[in-house]
Amino acid sequence: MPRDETARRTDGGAAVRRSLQLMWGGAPEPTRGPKPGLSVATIVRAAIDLADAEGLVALSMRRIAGALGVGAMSLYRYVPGKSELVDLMVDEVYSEDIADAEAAEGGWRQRLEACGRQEWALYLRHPWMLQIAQGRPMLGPNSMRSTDIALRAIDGIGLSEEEMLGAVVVLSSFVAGLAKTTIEAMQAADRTGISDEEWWEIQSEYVGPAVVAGELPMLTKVGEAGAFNSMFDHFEFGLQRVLDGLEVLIEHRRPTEG
Amino acid sequence: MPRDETARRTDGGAAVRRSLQLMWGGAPEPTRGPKPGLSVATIVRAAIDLADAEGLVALSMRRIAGALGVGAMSLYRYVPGKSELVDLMVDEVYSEDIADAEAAEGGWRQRLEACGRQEWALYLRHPWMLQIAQGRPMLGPNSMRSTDIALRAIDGIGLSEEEMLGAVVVLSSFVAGLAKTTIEAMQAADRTGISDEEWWEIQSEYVGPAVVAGELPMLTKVGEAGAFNSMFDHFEFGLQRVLDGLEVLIEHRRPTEG
DNA sequence: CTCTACTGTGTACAGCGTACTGCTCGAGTC
DNA sequence: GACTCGAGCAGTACGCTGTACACAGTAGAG
Repeated sequence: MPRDETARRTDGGAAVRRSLQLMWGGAPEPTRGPKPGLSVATIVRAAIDLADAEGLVALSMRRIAGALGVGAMSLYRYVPGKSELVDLMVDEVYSEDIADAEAAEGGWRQRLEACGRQEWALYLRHPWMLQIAQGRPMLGPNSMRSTDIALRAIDGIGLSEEEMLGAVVVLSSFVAGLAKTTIEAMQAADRTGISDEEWWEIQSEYVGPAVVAGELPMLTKVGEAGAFNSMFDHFEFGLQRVLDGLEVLIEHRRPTEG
Repeated sequence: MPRDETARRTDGGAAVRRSLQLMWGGAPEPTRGPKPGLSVATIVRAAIDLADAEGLVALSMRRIAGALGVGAMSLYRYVPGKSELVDLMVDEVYSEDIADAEAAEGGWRQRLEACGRQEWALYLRHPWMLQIAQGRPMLGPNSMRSTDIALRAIDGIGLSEEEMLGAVVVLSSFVAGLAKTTIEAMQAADRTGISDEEWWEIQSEYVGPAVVAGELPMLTKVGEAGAFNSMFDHFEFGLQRVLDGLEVLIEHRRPTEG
């Protein structure tokens, strides 16, 4: 991707426009020439399947084209480049849960909690989502709808627009942040072929001296209590803490403003 | 990196051992042969500087070697591979704030808040930290010390070991998650050469119809209130909400156990 | 001195994204 | 029906990547 950056810097937003056009479906379809054998949707689907199955590192234009039985360059008839394709993949993935999210019921906490859980499940289904260095927040229809639904959950309970947005941001930041480390830890075993037991054994070989020297008192204490290997669910714990934190604000607002 | 995955899968943890050895300083220094002109620390420093200045995409072994005035392959005399070098970079970065973190004073909330702020500043200083797909949680001395300090902030206030770990995890997950999107948004303007105003103008060109159709009621409402362009600090807001959430738990524990 | 462990480098390979070129197909126009 | 020309598709090539491998030069150990 040598020319990627310079190209992007000089094209004055043309690539951005093309991306948005593809996501929002504003592309005029041609009348002349042979019928296209592929479609943007087919390519995006194949790319998602490949990324799900083999990870982001395996996602190359040649591999995608191979899975579709065409040459690598054929993809460029449908998509401007790989980075735009990734934008499309991301927005497509967000569409998966929209129906469920729309159907959520209950109070603000219950509905926001459902949003958090859905986002969490989404990341577990598509781990590559967290590895992509998006570089820019390309807002497609599905990701925007998803955000809209989350905002709807906490509308009308006394929060300002800024606070509502902040609430959604803090929740999804937590979910994304935890998902990233969790998924990386899960994938570690597969990639290295080292089990968790072997892993900690090797680690302790080197960490040991520092522990003995008393330089890591809390990690030692927490480790000896078995907190690293327990079934404690960090997602559930954190989710409730974040919601508790929002509840404090909401309860504080209610009597004065709402 | 064609052989990266397979190599990792077959070496049975040798690469992991080498990484740990480098981080924890357990490598025996050789006596024979010419004195090494470089050192691991020099290489790591150069790599961090390069990544800070030009981003992760520019971080190639050839570029690092060039900055040090040596051939690309010379680096492999000090470091097993690029991924191990990145591990070292990460741990080195964690060392920057340890002195300050050790010095923090006050109650649990004040000290934990300081940890969150430091991590936030760290990500802003080294944006590439969030783009690396670590693949496995390589625990170096500095990252472990950093975690230890954070745990110390909430020790002895009635939380179980698991809850203490959970508290640190939820805070740093939030910080990392928000930092990732924030940094990406900041870098977007540089990379694309499109200002925020132009950006929203282009976006609204396509999003507009959906807004008019009433499909995004909340985003419309929030946008019209100016919440997207305001000076509202999502980090400060979220930080307080997370700490509030933890406080709820701690206050609830105190009378019964602490 | 020789031996040998060690540093540093050049070359080579497989793979990447994609610019460019050319071939072939087929609907629109006459 | 013939011609035109936009459009789909593929091949080649370029510059980039990480790094395996072979080899040259150096300096402490014996």
